[in-house]
Amino acid sequence: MAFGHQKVESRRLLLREISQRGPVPRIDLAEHTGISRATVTSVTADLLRGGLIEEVPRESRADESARGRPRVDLKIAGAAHLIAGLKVSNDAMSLVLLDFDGVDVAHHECDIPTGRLPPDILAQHIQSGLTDLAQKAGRTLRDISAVGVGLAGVVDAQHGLVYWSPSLNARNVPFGDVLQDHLGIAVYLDNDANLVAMAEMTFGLGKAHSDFIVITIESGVGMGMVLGGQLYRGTRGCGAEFGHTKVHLDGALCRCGQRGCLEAYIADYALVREASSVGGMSLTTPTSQAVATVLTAAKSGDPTARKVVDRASKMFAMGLANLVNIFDPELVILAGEQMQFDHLYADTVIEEMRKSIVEIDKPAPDVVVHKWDNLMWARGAAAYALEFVQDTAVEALEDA
Amino acid sequence: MAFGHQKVESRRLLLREISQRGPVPRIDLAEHTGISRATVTSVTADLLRGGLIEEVPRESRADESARGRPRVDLKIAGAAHLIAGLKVSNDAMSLVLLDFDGVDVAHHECDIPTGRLPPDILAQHIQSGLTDLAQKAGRTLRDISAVGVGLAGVVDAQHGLVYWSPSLNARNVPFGDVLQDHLGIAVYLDNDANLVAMAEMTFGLGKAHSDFIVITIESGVGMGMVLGGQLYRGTRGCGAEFGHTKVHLDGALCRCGQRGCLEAYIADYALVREASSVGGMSLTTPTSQAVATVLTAAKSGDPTARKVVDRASKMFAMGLANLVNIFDPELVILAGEQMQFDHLYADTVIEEMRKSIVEIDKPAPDVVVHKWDNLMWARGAAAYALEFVQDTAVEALEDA
DNA sequence: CGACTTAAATTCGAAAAGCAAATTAAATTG
DNA sequence: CAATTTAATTTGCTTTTCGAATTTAAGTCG
Repeated sequence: MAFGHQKVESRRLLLREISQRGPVPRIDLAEHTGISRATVTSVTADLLRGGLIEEVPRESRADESARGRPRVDLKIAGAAHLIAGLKVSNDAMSLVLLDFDGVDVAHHECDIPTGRLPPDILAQHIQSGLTDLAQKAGRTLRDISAVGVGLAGVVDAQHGLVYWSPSLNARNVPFGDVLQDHLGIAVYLDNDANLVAMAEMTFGLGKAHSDFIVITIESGVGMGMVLGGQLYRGTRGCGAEFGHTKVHLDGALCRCGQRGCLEAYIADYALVREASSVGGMSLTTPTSQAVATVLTAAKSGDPTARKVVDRASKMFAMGLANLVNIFDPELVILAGEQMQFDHLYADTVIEEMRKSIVEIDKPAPDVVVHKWDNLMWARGAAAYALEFVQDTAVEALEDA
Repeated sequence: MAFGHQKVESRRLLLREISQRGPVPRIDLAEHTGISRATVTSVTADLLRGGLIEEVPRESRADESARGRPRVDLKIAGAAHLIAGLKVSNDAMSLVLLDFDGVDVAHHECDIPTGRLPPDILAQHIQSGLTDLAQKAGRTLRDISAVGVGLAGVVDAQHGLVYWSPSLNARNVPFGDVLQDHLGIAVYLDNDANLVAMAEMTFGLGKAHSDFIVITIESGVGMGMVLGGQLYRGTRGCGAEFGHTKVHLDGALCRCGQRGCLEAYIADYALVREASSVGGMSLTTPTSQAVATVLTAAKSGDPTARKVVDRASKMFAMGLANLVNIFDPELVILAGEQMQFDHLYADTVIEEMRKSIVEIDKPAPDVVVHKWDNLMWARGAAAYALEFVQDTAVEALEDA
């Protein structure tokens, strides 16, 4: 597109390549990018000079001839920058600090007041969380180059605008700007559902794939899409509302106010509601405990609980099949932290789903379950910010 | 990406720009692409010399000062190439011949034997159709630079491989190669559902949008997606099976053998089946007539017919809402040739759909109905081939 | 152990591509 | 018809990249 910045462009390209392929020798960079060896040498020299990458000795491999001048691996210089990622949930915040190479440096969790908060109050909590996080790594807030923030709700990532979030007491808040002014650090805001996809793409199972879908189930149902190697966000910043996909005409009531949403069948509150109201089970108040009760009962053969859980499984399989029919991805990742929903991740669901997709003489997409800890959300947020820091760093490189 | 071809790259970029923006003066090209005026002059000189574009006098406009040296518009030179597009249906073939500027030069329709044909027989029919088409324009088959072919079924466009098609009596046919060998012309194969999206993107309502969805209803339900300005095809060449999206658990039987597919509620055969079996209407044999009967009855208030049609509408609205919830597109185009399905394109359906999407403080996507003639499929096929011809032509340009 | 082989990385001169500034071209205006 | 305005082109220069030759850092062999 814009010419006149060619050098920046090739620097960016090579930095990306190094970042994605981990330690890689120059000759492979030339091979993969189509840039000549001479140019690779000169551009990587710039990146080395700027401290963005570093040389590491390459351990010998069986499949490589040991003769000739040995290859020298290049990798991202971890020490170049610090990037924080954080996810705000209902009553807590989890934070992670990564180095420029994506390696965990520190992590931190802290409680925040439950419910909707005024934007500047939330910003203050985030600031204190980040300060603590930095301290754990023996650094200060000022050492952090950028912060990625994941928020539930409807978020326009491009403009840092929060249309609506369960964490904020106002609508249409330019929370990205608010936070940036507050912290004095570059802030990149995103919907938390996208973070999962981001984390899988950068660190997880999606690394090797260019088209995949990530589904998460916790109290709601989240989804992220990577299409053509890029996170797809939709045009209004509210794409991928998989949980509010309709699976039944005039069906069960969803907390979003509509009927027949997938979430209204498979989310925790839905299971509990159904088991108690229709099935007549008497359940304790906190939803998380009640869910456990229902699931345990189902496993031990209680017919009422079984019915509820079975239907949830079938609905989930149907929703999944619809996604696969529409996208035809290479891979579907079911990602979750608590395995209280493992019944939805079971082989029977996957089997059911496979039966509902259009058959052709090519294998159906892989469906894999990826259990992870709750820091993965924060890592996704950091990965999102990391991309921007990479670009900024490349642009800031001075010429020799 | 690949350097060492920079000149080709800027030629390609400018040719694309001219092709998309219609007649456009050099100064605007410089403005829009970020390429300097000097370079635009030199690159367009190459394109002119190669006969790919031409200068046309610019008519004066009210909003432009008439002073100074007048702008000279550049446009694609129509005469540079001929591109054919064709769509194979059950018992017929429609063909269109476009010039390099996308303008219709000739069109043609012909019958082919009904049902599944051996690949080489179908290739022969295509050859004869193309020969007739060329003749209508006073040209010969050899004058055609490339042919785009749309086939129903599951098609891997990239490899020209047909996994399965109702038009072929074999599976996994490399029909692209078969046809190319037969004709001696470059052949680009694609699924017919994608052609609709291609046509809308190149000639139709999608011109101004980068993310939209096109839905077609005839005997089946088709869908094409344009995401980020590009046709999205999925990874196995069978994405966008919107018609086999499930809208009801264990629902109506679809001709694909599964249950609860959207198609099983809204396609022509589904309406007729339901009206006759459940509703007790007695209907004549050809589906197309029977559909008309049902729809007419519904309009004149027949309660049975009404029920059938109403449910179809609701199911369609639900399927549409699911798409919007997942993709969050700018625009949804309902494209159709026969308006026998206009009840599904009615305002009530659109209204119903709007109620089922997640609400945020931004307007819902536009939903528009685009009626078109059956040549539009063939035009989409030609548009697909046209892109390749453009690229090939640019690469073939010799240096001064 | 030193000459030879192999393969990666670097250097160097040349070529390509693009740009800014200056110039030319083609129109209107007064 | 001279002045003005704006588009397009030309010119000379800079930046960027590449190919080929060279250097470097190993292993191998006699």
